[in-house]
Amino acid sequence: MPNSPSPEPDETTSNETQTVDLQPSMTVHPLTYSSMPMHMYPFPSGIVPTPPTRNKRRQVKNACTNCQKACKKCDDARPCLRCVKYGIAEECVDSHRKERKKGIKRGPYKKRDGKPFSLDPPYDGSTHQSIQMTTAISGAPSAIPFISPVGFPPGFLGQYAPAPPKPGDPAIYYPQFYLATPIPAHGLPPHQNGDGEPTYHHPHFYPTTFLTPYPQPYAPYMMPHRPDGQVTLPSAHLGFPPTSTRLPPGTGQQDQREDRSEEVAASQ
DNA sequence: TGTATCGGACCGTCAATGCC
DNA sequence: GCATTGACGGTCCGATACAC
Ligand SMILES: [Zn+2]
Ligand SMILES: [Zn+2]
Repeated sequence: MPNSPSPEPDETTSNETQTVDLQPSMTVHPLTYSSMPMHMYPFPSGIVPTPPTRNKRRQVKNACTNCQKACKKCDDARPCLRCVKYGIAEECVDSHRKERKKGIKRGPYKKRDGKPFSLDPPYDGSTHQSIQMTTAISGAPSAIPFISPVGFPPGFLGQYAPAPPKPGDPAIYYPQFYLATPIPAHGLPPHQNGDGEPTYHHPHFYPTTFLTPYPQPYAPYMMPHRPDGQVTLPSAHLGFPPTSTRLPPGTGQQDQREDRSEEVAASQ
């Protein structure tokens, strides 16, 4: 199975170099990179009858070892949501990434400019999405509302985030996420050890943070927020149900199910 | 019924390749 | 130098096995 956690302590991961240091000062999570959808295919179900377009699944850059082993969804924060949930936050560390092989010869590339498009170009999210977005916005009442009236971002369906904005389409422009005031959940202040690093002795306390990715009409949605300022990225659940009564961690929820429920809750 | 495991589809990155 | 291709290494969905 390819998912076995890489045991070799390869520190020289070239690409992300996500060293295990916990980014002590994190005010705004680099959502732009790992949390913002790179290419999301809006899925206006019902209005686009033909190609079963689907939103792309967003992945974290580097799952923690626990999630990796379990083949489960991780998030960019450390400890990740799943580890917190299971009360193993202290074991939540980034897995090591192998360095990409170099010097691999490739065959000749197929013609680049010969014919850019056939009549029916292969589906390409970046080209199609504008169309679908437009359709979703302007036209289709039956579609999954791209602009959700209930306070969640449109297309906010689990990890399938809405498509990236098209220039000139301000209504669906997703700017940089920015943090709003952290909510002192349960009035518990973040624990900090000597290094200023947060410790999580009680997995069930992490405050949430409202993010307001939508400067305008959209209501903010919630993101789990860690005492150290890290946030659980909207990745999977681009937020939580605003009134999410999170079940106490360690109760051993089936994370899959729970994740789903969050998403479901979020999507309605 | 709840939880763990894991096969494999899907995704994101980035070196190789091609064009200017 | 920049754009594009496409393979690699990764994430995590969802089916299924297992435990209680
Ligand atoms: Zn994780
Ligand atoms: Zn973790």
